[in-house]
Amino acid sequence: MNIGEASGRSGLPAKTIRYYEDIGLIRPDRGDNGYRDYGADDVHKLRLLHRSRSLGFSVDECRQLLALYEDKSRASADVKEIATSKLIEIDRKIRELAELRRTLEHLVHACHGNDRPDCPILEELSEG
Amino acid sequence: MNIGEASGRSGLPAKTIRYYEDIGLIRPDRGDNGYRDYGADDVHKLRLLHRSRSLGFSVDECRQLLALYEDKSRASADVKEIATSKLIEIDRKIRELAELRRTLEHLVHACHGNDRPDCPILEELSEG
DNA sequence: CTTGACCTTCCAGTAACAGGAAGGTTCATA
DNA sequence: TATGAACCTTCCTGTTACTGGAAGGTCAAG
Repeated sequence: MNIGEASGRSGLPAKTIRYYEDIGLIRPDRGDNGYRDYGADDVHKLRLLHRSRSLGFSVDECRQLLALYEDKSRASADVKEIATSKLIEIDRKIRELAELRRTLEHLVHACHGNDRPDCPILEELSEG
Repeated sequence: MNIGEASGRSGLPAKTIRYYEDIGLIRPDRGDNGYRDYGADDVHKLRLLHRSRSLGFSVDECRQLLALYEDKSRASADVKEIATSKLIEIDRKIRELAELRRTLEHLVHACHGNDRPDCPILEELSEG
């Protein structure tokens, strides 16, 4: 498929997809006309990139995640180590998002429009 | 407190804190010596920034989150609207992280070192 | 055979920092 | 009191991860 369709399926702008190729994250085939040609597997990688980038992983971390996905043999110890550290970081992010959610929910529901300085969420934030 | 302590308490590098001041996210006092002087409230804002940035929110989105935190009156409809849309996005991020986690866990545990092409996670990824 | 929607490369600009120089401040210690 | 380490300041440049736009080739439809 062409880059436009790969873009539509992965959610990434075509510009970004070309950039990811520039920095060596993906290597699509080329047709006789010079057009990039993406397969289903490429789209999966692009989706993984899209998702993990939007969740606060750096491009370099995404490169590691991609390596995990690509490494069919998953045997070496360092691969496992990377995966494990990523799992820990994901768990941390989930916890932080949950906390952020709780904070925001308080801001919306618990303090409904009045100015009382004893608003529970503000006190909670003041502890940290 | 000085920027060094604010950095230590918030987790943000001093460089980044100064940058956030440049773009108008925080406005610390200044001492007679010209040093920035941060209060407890500033540290809370910095922490909010640190956290939400690392979770994939843009600086502009962080500015909105900060506005929610700063708006003591939380009365206007648009403030509620912003908060609600942020809540939805947070929920989406949590779901995506959970899915990423599941994927990674499969890669680590379910496909332990062999090359069989029927690895469950690869098939799962191929559906999308 | 042209028009519009694709695609290509290349170059410049932006966002969100990070590094480092050059210099002022503070504080413990000799 | 001085000297050195560890702070702080501004300013300027560099990096990362894109984003926009120009100039031009390709393709499918009318």
